[in-house]
Amino acid sequence: MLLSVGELAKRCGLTVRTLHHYDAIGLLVPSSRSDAGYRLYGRQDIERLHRIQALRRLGLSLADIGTALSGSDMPLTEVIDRQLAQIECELTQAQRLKRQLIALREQLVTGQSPDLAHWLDTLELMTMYEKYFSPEELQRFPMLTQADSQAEWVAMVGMIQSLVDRGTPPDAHEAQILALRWMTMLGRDTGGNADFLNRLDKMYTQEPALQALSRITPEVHRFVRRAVMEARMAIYARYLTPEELAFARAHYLDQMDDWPPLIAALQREIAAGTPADAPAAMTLAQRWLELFRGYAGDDPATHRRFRQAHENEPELLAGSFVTPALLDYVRQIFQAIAASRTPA
Amino acid sequence: MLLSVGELAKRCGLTVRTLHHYDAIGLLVPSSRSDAGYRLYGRQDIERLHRIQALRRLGLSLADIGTALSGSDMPLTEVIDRQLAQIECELTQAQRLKRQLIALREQLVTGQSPDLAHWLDTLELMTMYEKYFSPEELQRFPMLTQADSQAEWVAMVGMIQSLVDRGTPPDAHEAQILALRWMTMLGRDTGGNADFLNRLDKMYTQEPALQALSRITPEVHRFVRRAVMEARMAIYARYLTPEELAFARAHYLDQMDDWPPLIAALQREIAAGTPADAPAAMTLAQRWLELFRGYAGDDPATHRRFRQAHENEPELLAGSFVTPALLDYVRQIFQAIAASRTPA
DNA sequence: CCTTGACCCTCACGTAACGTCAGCCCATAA
DNA sequence: TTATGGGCTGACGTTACGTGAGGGTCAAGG
Repeated sequence: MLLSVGELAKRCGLTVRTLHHYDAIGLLVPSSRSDAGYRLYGRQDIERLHRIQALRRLGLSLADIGTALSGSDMPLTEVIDRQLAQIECELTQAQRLKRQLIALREQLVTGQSPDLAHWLDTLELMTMYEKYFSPEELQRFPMLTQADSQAEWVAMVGMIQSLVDRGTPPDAHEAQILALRWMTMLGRDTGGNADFLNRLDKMYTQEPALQALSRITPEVHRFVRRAVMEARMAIYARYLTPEELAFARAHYLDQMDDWPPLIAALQREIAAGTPADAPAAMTLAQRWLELFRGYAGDDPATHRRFRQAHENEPELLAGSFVTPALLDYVRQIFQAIAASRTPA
Repeated sequence: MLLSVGELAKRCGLTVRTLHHYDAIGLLVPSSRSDAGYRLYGRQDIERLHRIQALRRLGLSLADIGTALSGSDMPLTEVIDRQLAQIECELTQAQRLKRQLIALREQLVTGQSPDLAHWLDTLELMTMYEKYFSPEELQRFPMLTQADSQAEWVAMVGMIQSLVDRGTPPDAHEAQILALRWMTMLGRDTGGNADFLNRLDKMYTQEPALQALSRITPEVHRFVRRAVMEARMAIYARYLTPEELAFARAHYLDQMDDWPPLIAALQREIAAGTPADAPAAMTLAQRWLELFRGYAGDDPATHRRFRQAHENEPELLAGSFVTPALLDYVRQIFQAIAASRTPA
């Protein structure tokens, strides 16, 4: 019942070289040799090889198999759990990759971006997005996965750029219209999630290459900001005194970038079910007031006029990520603050 | 805008060594060097690196990335499809592994087989089964995945072995009972699929190690065969003449192993919806008759008595993988044969 | 001017699990 | 006797880097 390497290899579906290797590293040393030096494998050897193969199929390394079979009492559950964790990780990776590959092939097949360069750009974009957003988030992110949304953004950026090129001022009517559409698209494609918006911003500031890829230059970005401001100011103009309007216009941009983080924080509290009289909520409301005063000043009469404007002009919230529900929550907090002050 | 290796590495989340490597293999050669020989990466280099990273995330090898970026018009769809096929393969592999690991951990946790040796045996069994059965088939295979079924088989084999050890004759009543239970369990655990049974047989003959692992020695196997025969003969005895019974007993075992392949073939035809008058079906029926005549002889009167026995004793089909539906199909074929003969 | 610490350079070996020769030995059958 | 089909050892190749060794470079501080 002694087998030569070739015979054993054939019976076990391995190559001779593999058995040589196992011999060399001491994992499976044939128990005897012929006079001519041929390896001869006995029953024990074959049994050991079967176990080796079994453990190999679990993905264990040859070294691990060696220690496992050397009788060392390594806890089996640990080995299994380790392998399981490993495989779990590989599985999610592979699934991510598969989704991505399918999306890319989709792009190729639908005839979008037939040239290598543009295709690579898209790919690059995707990998960047993956650095900042989780797979689940990306799945709800139409900008990348859906070619039409992507095309829409390309067109939008192109239009803004052409406005900039032609020297159109940000307070031109068409600029305001476009900028508001920009913000609305942002709201739509982020699902109204201000946190997404923040991370998008972070990504754009941290990845210079992104600007080249998306054609969203800082210039374009600034233009949109200003045009959005002008659009809102045009509405406020119908409610404020010229002095108030001038003050607002002078300070609106200063803290414009501070709103999204605040809104995101409020969205988190709402999602968490934080009551309006919780300290965390109150702190946020304080911040809200602070930002508001930044361009509205401190006069309660002015504040009333701003409120009036917001009550009559829902368009002021277009693309601001502020929903009526969120406004309501903020109002509740202010009431809670007032209530807590009165008795004191 | 020139970056050193360290800076570029930090910005892209790579190691310096990796960039050195890319330089060495010509994948990303910095466009310039400082006087001291420091690598200096320019805008173009950074762009190229981004693309390299993007393609890497798709799982492409560095060599493939090199050719892809060298402007050679390698069809992109082909690359993607290749990667997709690859990942698909890996995915199924990983899923198989995961299932297996979970099953093994289950075994460990439920306290079954606390010792390494037995655990390895189980593992070995699993890998062997995997060589002969597809993953889907194994999922419907309780013998391995369910510890209770496995224990049942161990007990069963033990009981048969003890009968053999005690020298119990195969026609002993207890032997017949056990053997029939054996066959019934086989039918249950293979889902009544005769093809499974065939492959099990093939596996047991081709894998000597399996006999040691399962304790199903050829001796045990032969004993079960004979005991099953004796059980059936005991029933036939009530219907046949002593001469007929003696003839049947003398020849029954000869072709006992030829029935499962035939039954499997019939099951396939039934599943395929082959009509009873198809040539393929007729050939199988001829084979059926041939096997039947092997132990029943050629006398129509004897055949009638066999039929009588089968009509009155459904137990004759216990563990035979022959269902009433299959019998009905065979009967239809015989009618078709008779019909095709009469007009001729 | 010298040192210190952070970078940078090249060279070269190591990794895991074998594949693939090369050069030579052994066995068996025509 | 020789052709053919194993088998033996030794050694290099594969992938995508990690990890030093041994030695320059640069900016800042003493």
